[in-house]
Amino acid sequence: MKTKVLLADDHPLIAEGVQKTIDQSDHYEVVQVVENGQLVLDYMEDNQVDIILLDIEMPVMNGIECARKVLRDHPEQKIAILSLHQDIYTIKKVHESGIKGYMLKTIPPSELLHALDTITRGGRHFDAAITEKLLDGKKGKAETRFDEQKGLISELTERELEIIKLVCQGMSTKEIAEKIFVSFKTVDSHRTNIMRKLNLNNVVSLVRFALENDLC
Amino acid sequence: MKTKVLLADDHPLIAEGVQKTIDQSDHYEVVQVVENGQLVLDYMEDNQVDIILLDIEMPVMNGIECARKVLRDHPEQKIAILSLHQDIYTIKKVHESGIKGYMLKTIPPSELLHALDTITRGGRHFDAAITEKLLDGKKGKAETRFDEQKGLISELTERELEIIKLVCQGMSTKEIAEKIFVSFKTVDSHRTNIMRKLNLNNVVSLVRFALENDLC
DNA sequence: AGACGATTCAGGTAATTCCCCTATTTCAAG
DNA sequence: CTTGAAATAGGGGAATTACCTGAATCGTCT
Repeated sequence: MKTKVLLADDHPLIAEGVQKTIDQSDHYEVVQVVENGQLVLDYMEDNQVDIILLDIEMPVMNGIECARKVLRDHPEQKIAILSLHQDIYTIKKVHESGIKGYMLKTIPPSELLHALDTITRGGRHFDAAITEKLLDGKKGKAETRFDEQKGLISELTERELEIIKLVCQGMSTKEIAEKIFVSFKTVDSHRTNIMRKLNLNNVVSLVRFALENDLC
Repeated sequence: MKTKVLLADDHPLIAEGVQKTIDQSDHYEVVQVVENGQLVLDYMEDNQVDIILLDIEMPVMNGIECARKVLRDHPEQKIAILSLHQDIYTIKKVHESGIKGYMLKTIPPSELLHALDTITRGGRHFDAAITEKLLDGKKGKAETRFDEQKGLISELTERELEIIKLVCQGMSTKEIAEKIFVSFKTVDSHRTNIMRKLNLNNVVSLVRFALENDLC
């Protein structure tokens, strides 16, 4: 009796590779491959599997939304993400949705199988690259030269980082000024300087930059 | 020919348990057990091993300092930490010292062996509890008004969703208008309608709403 | 003492956002 | 055929953003 895996990925080539890896193992078998999150929900209505392996980017319904819905009906369902995304914002969303694993598609087959072992046993598994990313996102001064964005961030002053946080909360320049007890013009200057340092030209870019680099 | 492991731990009881686990495996053997970091350096002067497994808290010289010194003379040496510490500050220091793995002593034997596999192969392995810790250290989002938000989203038309995507990419109203071949005023109207439907009043809120609800 | 960076503030301007209104066309559903 | 939703487009105006130049203050480092 093998452990049943439901695989959801809209890229046939990748899905096939993953399926082959799993089917060749001793303890796992792919019982179904689907192309989007909605089909996972459909399948789960009439069937049950030991673990669901989800891609994030899929048409109709993405992996994270799908996981949330599955977990609402089956809170104990083991679900893992197998994706290419490795931005912090996505990782956080995955973590918050109660998913027990996050593997990148660059994972070696043997390690994928071991991750499945860990998760079916009730554990969690995160790709080392994810942890690496989280560590780099924090204010480490070591490897800044290799990443251009990291270099830009190091240009920012404490006050500027503070302003960025408040901007990301949706506050206007005036609101920020009142909040930190300085004049409108001071906050305005800070914003201009931030934009120049980060080579950005509107708030949206700033917010996305901040979210992706864990500045808020 | 088994893969050679050097084990450094000043607690004999723990060291013995780890040694037994490793020696019972097919591919690994502990060639030496030492009680502190200085003894690791001494051993490495005259010998070589495939991987060094270090405790952090040790007398004379701790694991992190030891790892730094070993890596100075042998930059390619595989080193992993096996510790009870899981505070973020320690984790960061370990990461910055170039160590390729961090496992907690609560790790199941099979997983420890697999971590050794990963690291000897040139990869990295971090305990899931470490990643969890890093994620929890960040501001957790409360997913409260989730269904309420879903209701608001269902009010949006296809065109409006399209506009949101483009806004989230940092495009201005004018740029969006040119991109989808409609007038500035049309896009402006859409934006106003979006804001009204979602009870928002600036782009930042819109972008955050969109990111949190997978609208882009 | 001087240099420098960080923070503060101001005047001014162009561009953009936000939001109120009206109005037309199209298209699908009742 | 009528109704209504959706997409289109415009006028107008208040608010905000983006960015420029210039300048005063304060602490730190040399």
